[in-house]
Amino acid sequence: MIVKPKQERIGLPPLEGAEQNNVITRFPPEPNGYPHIGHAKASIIDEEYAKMYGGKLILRFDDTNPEKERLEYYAAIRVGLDWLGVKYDLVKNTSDDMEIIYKKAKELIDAGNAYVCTCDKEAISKNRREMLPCKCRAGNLDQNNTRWNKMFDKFKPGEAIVRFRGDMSSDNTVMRDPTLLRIIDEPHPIHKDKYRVWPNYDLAVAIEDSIDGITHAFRTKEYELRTELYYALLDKLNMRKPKMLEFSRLEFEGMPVSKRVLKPLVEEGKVSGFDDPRLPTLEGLRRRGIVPEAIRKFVLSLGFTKSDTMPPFETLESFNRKIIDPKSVRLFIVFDPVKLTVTNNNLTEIEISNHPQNDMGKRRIRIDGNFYIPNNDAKTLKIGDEIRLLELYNIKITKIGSEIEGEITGTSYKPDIPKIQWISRNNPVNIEVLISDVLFINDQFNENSLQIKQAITEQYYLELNVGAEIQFVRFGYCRKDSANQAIYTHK
RNA sequence: GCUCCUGUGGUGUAGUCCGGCUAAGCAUACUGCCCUCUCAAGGCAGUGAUCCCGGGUUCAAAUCCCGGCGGGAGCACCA
Repeated sequence: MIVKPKQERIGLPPLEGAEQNNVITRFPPEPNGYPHIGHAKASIIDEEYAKMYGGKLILRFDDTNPEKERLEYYAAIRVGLDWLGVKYDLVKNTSDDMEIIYKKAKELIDAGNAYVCTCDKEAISKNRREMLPCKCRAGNLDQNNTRWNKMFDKFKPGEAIVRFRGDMSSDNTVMRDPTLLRIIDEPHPIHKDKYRVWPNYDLAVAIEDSIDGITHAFRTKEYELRTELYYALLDKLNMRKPKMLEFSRLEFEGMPVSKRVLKPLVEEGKVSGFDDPRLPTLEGLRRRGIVPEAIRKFVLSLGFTKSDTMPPFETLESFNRKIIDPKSVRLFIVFDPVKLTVTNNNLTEIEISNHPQNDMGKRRIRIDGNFYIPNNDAKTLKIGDEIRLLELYNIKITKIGSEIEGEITGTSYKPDIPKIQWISRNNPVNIEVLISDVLFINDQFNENSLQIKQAITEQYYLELNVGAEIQFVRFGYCRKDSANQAIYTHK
């Protein structure tokens, strides 16, 4: 008798039909925009599965629509993957296989599995709705071949398309003689004017996946209905069929990923660019201080499911916090500074550790008894209160007003009194802190999605590299974005 | 409208294929305690799910069957 191994699974579920050392996956982005969290999920899943079975990952640019694609995006996607740490074994472009695709298209036409349709868009769409064939569908092979050839020169864009001979009465509307190839005269970012008949997604993916040796192909759920077409095409072409699986797309509440939404925001200046820290683009997340390891852990924690969910950004933050905490320098920051004078100060310098547990060096701060403390803390103080200036000494408040005075009562740590961070008044560094909030609330642009707060911090800030993660004590984690700007990562 | 997919605590998931070992594990969020010169991290504990609903099969159902209901997606010469 076989005992069922029923136990907690770690990582992604096993792949159906996967053999060790014989798995090939692919990540097929269209180079039509900057990579975002959705690309991260897809590429990480693709890579993890390849890794899990000792297989390979192919990065394939699905560049079959010259109207939308641009050279800079090919590069941006590779930069994004590099940053994420997704390693691929091969890079290729679908557009490099145009001759193969033409050959396959011709094969479909010759076998009567595809035909050239010259009906106008409205008629086609009407026929689809009404499940009716058009007269082009009945055309003989000669007609189709003549028209096919004319697509390369005589026809204008929109005048003729190649359609799959599917099933006009299928419940699955995708199967009602879908478009396979169309004419686009826009120059291609790589091939310029070399081609003008371009395959659409369904044809390109099916052929490419098959010839690339892909064993397991993954895509997001909204393509689900196209899987029937995918297999039908490969069937008619007598080509090897990869296993196609779908997963739910990843998006955060209030942080849309679609170019349709994001592009206008950039153009109208509502966000600073595609690297705005409020955006779920990889560049945005990076600037915000989210690290790649956190994204990977987060993506894997979501599992491989088809349920429609909006995972909370907080979960990503939690993974991130655990990763950056051990490497974040601790610094003091003061918002809304109030002057505090310690009348009997006797120190000229203090040395403070940059991290409570790990050895990240120490910094020296000059002291002269004149400080700034946060107004938030200052306004709670009363004469006679005892507080501790963190890492320094304890003081008793002797005067309250627009400025505060106090005197030292001791230097030993007292657990029960309030502890407040401070900045020495002799050399403060002015910075602004960018704090992101969700971009959209109930589909409305959140005009307050970016808060810019003025603050002062320590001289040591200037010594840190751009990109450094800092934990401003009692405030939160921030990433140094420039000499005078930090971006709030999370609490 | 039609078709497909989906439905486990506030949230994200594991378990569902092959019914019992789990009246449901983990993470996140929240609460409390410990630790700590931070409101962080770490340690411990706790709150929180009749596994969408209703039937059925069975000694036994989150898991199988039937019927509802909720949510999402597709219906492009975009991917």
